[in-house]
Amino acid sequence: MEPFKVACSSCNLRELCLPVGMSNEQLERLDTMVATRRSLLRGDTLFRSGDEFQSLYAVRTGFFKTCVSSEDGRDQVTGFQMAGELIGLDGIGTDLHTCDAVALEDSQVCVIPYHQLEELSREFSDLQHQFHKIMSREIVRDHGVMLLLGSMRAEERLAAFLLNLTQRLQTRGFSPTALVLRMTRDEIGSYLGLKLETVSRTFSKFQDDGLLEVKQRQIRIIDQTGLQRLVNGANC
Amino acid sequence: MEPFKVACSSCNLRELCLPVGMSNEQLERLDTMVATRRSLLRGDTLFRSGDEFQSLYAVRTGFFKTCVSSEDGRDQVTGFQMAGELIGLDGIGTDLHTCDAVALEDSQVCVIPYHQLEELSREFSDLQHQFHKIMSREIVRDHGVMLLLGSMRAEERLAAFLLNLTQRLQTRGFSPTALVLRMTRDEIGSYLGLKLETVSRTFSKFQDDGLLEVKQRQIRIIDQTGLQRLVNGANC
DNA sequence: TGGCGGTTTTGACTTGTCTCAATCCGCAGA
DNA sequence: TCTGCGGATTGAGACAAGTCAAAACCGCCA
Repeated sequence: MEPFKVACSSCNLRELCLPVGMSNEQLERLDTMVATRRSLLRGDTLFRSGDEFQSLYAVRTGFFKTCVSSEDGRDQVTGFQMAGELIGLDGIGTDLHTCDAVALEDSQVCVIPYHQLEELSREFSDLQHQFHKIMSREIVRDHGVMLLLGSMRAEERLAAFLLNLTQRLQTRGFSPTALVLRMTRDEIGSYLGLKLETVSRTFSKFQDDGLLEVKQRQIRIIDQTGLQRLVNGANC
Repeated sequence: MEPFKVACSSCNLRELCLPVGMSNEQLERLDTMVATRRSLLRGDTLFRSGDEFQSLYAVRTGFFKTCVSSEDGRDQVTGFQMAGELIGLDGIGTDLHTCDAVALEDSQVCVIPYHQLEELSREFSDLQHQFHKIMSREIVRDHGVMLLLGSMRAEERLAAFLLNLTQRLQTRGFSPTALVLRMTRDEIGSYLGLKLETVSRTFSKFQDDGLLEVKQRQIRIIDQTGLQRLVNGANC
């Protein structure tokens, strides 16, 4: 945990992150709140289930996964987070984190002390509303995952996953057709409710069908429309 | 939509609902905000995906389901809500509802105008914090459903579902062993990512195994510990 | 350079859940 | 009381995904 001079006001993610639509005055106040950054190496844990909840974290660089596990060792990846996305919302309800957050590559996060966020958002309705929006979108996202897990077949799940990833990468200025997966087949499988072998087989099938080019974790999307058609249940 | 005199301050659900831990002064202010109630008959829709978002709804009496559907007609029940629970959080993110909310029996909800809630929660930090807790718990609940959908087998899913239902009914003062399902096998199946036939078969199996007594929608839990063992992956 | 560990791919076989279809049940209306 | 209807149950067979096992691939460190 190394302290760092940070500033939301000069952050190139401010249009994706918490400060969306804030005035200069408000940004300056945010800067005093978000005073530290934290760096993590690949594999490091940002927090664990059971840890005391103190802060939210905004991903500045890098890539994370969050996962919950039940008493009997069952394990489920609940999401992958990239730059501009908020981690830790699960902790507000009970003052304890209920999932693990793990860096999948070397990463940096901005530390947002939750108590101060509540305070500041009583002062600035824009901040308050933006924060509520972020929580609400997280709920809507989760509903989307439930739809995927509850009603899609393996190919549809993987196609939806890839389209979602590329779309988020695209809004961050990356290519919509080439991506490097930061997670293992097993982690993808856990997220999608599939076994790693099924994920691997499905990648191979997509390659055979001319939808993708797969070289281990390097993926090139060849036929985006084809993937979209799959998600929309084309071959049912 | 019939206006009604309501009062959080005298509501017997106030220890479950939004006003948890609020002072008398605060409760009075809440009362001015939550000014109307709305009654629905079984099958009525509280709101639909695409409807403009204006208010949250607290279930006063009755039982609801929420469900999302994709463009291609896929359909997923995302939750069942009972007295004291909040519906409509999905709408904050985009100012449009993203799911349908349907009454599964004759019901009443309290209408909470969202704009006023934001205003009041800038004034009362207790209210603000309580509201954040509710959203956070919704996220945590959704993660639990993902775990269920992503990693459990049919029997485990149904057992987990029944235990969750009875536990919530119990905190509302109902018997922990006898319950009447308000939803069809199809709706349970949608929620659990199973076909209705599988749900029905699993009910029958539980009955054969002496875990439940099933008479259509009347359920009696005979061996709660057995169900719990199932959820914890006993026979894997 | 070579070998090691972790990850991924692929194959053969098993199994849990789905699909399709028939029947049954309980309730409401004639 | 009979009839019709939506929902629930049950059975038989099909199929998607899981399991187990072997081999290939990759990057890394000695």
